[in-house]
Amino acid sequence: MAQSSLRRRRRAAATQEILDAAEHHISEHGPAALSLRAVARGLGMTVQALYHYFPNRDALVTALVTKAYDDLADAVQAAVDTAADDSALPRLVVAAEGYRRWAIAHPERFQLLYGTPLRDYAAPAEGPTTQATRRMSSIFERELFDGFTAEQLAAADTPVFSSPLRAHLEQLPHYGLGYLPPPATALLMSAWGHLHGLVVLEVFGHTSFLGDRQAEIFRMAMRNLLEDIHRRIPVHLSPPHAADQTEPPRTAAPEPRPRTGP
Amino acid sequence: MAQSSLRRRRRAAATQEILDAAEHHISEHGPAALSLRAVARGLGMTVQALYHYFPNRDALVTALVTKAYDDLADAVQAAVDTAADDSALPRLVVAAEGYRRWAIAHPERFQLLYGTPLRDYAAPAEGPTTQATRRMSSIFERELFDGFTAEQLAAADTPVFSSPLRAHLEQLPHYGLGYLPPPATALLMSAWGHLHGLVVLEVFGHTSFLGDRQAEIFRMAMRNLLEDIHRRIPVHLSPPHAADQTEPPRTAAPEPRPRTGP
DNA sequence: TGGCAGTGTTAGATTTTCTTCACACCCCGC
DNA sequence: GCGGGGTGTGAAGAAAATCTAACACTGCCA
Repeated sequence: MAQSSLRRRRRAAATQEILDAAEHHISEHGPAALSLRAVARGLGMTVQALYHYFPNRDALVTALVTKAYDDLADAVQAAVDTAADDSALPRLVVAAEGYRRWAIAHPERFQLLYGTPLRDYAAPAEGPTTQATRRMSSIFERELFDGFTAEQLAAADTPVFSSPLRAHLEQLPHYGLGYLPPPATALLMSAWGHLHGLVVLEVFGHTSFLGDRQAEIFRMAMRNLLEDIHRRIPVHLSPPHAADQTEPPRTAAPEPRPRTGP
Repeated sequence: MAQSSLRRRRRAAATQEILDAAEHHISEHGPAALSLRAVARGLGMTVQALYHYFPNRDALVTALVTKAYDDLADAVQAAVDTAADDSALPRLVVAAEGYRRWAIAHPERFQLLYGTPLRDYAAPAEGPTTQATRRMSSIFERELFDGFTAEQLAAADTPVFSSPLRAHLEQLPHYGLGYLPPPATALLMSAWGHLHGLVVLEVFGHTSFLGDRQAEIFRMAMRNLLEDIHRRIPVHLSPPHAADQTEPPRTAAPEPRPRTGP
């Protein structure tokens, strides 16, 4: 069964080498320029050899996309992990900056994920790509809402939802901290859009006039985002009297968090 | 000079026809698939004829990009104009929804603007594209900050700026309502990112699991955005005592606004 | 009215891509 | 040690792209 003899290992190594070469090529010429021939050239091989590892171009692209999603999620996770005790910055901001940093460090791969879909390439609908996305989204979900109860989240101050929307959000599958009330789900989506939008604009060069200051603006936006969302979550439930309060309850104790791995 | 004889008119018509065909093709096969041959095929002409109108493919792309930026800005402007008196929805939300609606109505052209930059195509740095962007940005700027004085905006409640950032934002050219204090500029960028991010995620299919409800979530996010930003702007200046106030001062009178055209 | 510029066609040179087929080499397991 | 499958090369088919060159028709303008 596990016939991982030299042959098997060599194959794995070769596959890895091909993926590396493909990533390298993508990093230099963009995702749209990805072609099997180019990858083969970069490896000093002929095109046909690659067909022994990937049945066609789409399969290679799929592998690259999957890996990119995973790497991005890993980067966010790593950011949160390393700065676990640095309480100067809220962990959500740290996670967001991890997202941004990865995107800036790998702009072409980020394009591969969130740019124009590749010509004649349709991502496999329910593949492992969604898995990495869920992983990442549960990180943000946790850092955004940890310390609040479901009741508090359900009472978040948002415009009134239509009942179809409420129903729809209710029945979505939950991947993060168990159940997430509709208002919290909506706020999470809003936050993701905010975060993502700033990164996309920067990586795609639409805010280049801001130069280096983008990092600072991004941090400001994320701090405000966190503050604004927390401000919408009631501190106490029973008494509707909620005085405006700058600092929402932050869980100081590093409580055990749900496992995030696959 | 104005030798707009039949020849001139025919040329203009033909050029327009080419652009239309190109847009049509882009709308069906995406920006990446744009080729002179394809456009020519759509027109029932041969490729070479197009070279009499556009020196090369990039020139055609540039024209399309420019037009798309203009159309987007027009759509936002139109949205604001039509719903000028419908006070049910803040005008900023109306503008944002105009942005979103255009993007959804023309996803491929939106990709052309904000997706992966096209292969081997570099947008002309300081062309008319930036002009349309400025037009649009000044709309959002107005709807976001109209009714506040520069002093109020300068005192907006944001994390402390580093002096380089402050200096940088100070010296940026101002296109909208004259001078915009650094905190307001930063908030505007943040808002643009928020708006854009939600639209990008939706148009590129990353939030398809929300289905039709995205419109409602988007509206909620934009309402909150406006509220949150206004909450950061002090109502009165001299007395630091600022009670929390749900509704910031809104200019009821349709005051004359600065010209937004070229 | 005569020539020139604009507009279109046909031909062709050149490049790049994906993919399949047939053949050669060599490691691995039996 | 022997055979088969994994791994590579070479050749070739089929399609598409950009762009140049040479040539014909036609309306415009002097």
